[in-house]
Amino acid sequence: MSKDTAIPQLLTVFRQYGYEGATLAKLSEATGLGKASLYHHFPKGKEEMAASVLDYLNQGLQENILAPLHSDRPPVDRIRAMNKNVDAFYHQGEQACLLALLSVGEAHDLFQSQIQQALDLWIDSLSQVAIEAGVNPKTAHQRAEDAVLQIQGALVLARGLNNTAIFKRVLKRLPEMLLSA
Amino acid sequence: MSKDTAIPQLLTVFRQYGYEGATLAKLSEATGLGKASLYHHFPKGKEEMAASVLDYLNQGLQENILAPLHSDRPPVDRIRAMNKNVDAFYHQGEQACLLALLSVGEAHDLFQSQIQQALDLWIDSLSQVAIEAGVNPKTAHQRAEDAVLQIQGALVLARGLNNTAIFKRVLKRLPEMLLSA
DNA sequence: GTCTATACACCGATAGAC
DNA sequence: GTCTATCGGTGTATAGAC
Repeated sequence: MSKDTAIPQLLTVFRQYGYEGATLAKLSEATGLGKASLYHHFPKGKEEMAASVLDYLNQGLQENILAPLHSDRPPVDRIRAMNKNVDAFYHQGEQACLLALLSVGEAHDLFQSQIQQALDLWIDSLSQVAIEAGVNPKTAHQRAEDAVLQIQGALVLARGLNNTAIFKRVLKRLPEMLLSA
Repeated sequence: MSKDTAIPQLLTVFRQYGYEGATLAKLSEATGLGKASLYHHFPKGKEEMAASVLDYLNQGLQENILAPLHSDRPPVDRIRAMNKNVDAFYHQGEQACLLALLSVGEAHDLFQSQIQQALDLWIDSLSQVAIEAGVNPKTAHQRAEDAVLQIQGALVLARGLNNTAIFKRVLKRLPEMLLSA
């Protein structure tokens, strides 16, 4: 069990329990590493684990979400490609967004800049696609904010209503919502 | 300091720190009551405090959000009346939604039915207004889900981006979004 | 009904053997 | 690099005086 293989498993714990709820016992069990071993890989402890998970997440955002948006295919295809990966990443709406969870409580102060940066990147990339599809820049930016907003809202409602249908509906209408004239 | 006056202050702690992050020390400080006094009012401890806060919240939902929706004024005025109270309740987007926070981790298992019930009530009331405005029932229900979804998403983004402008924009367009032909 | 004092488990974190 | 054992601190929860 190396550091790189541990991080995805740390992620699953953080996004199920949040920052305060993700205890070292849970993190240890999920990774199969003892607490002391976790401290070998992450000397600053839980805070460093969460920061590393956020870095890993940011990398996944770049590769699976943003890269498809910057391809040379038609705008609608790029949004669809993103959708496919978003759907997979959030497990069809069953899994929460770590960026939202780490905006709460003590974690908010620790990770706000990382979170803001990730959200801004996502919004800017979406906005760029809409602009290339002929939407005027100001409208494009608002639509891009709206797209991320609706994904986040859908994840909240999916958990609160115990029903992922809303998440699927949101993804389905994203291309039209972002690109329509 | 009675039980009823303590609950609003417990609410502020829970919705700032979440369930696991809301420690008895914080709850004690916020209410001005010692831990033992909190246990006098809430014998089952933190879980009962959160449940009572949820009940209080549900009552506020009924009085400040749902009641205006069921008035005999024109539909657009009812939505506007709701907006005004939603804006105040979430402090113009600065404060998180407890229903969303308690959908995470251990709290999810404890409070899911209360949360689902509150969200369903809100959605149904919004849907009813749209139906009375002439929107067909199926569309009305989807728009009502969308309205709550966008409020929740806006709250997530407001914290993540440290910017409440999005929340204000969402509220502003709600009447049109819900009621347009 | 509120307090001080305390019980006991678990928290994050570390020491040190291997 | 992983483990067992343990530290000090804090978590939830209680006892009992006032």
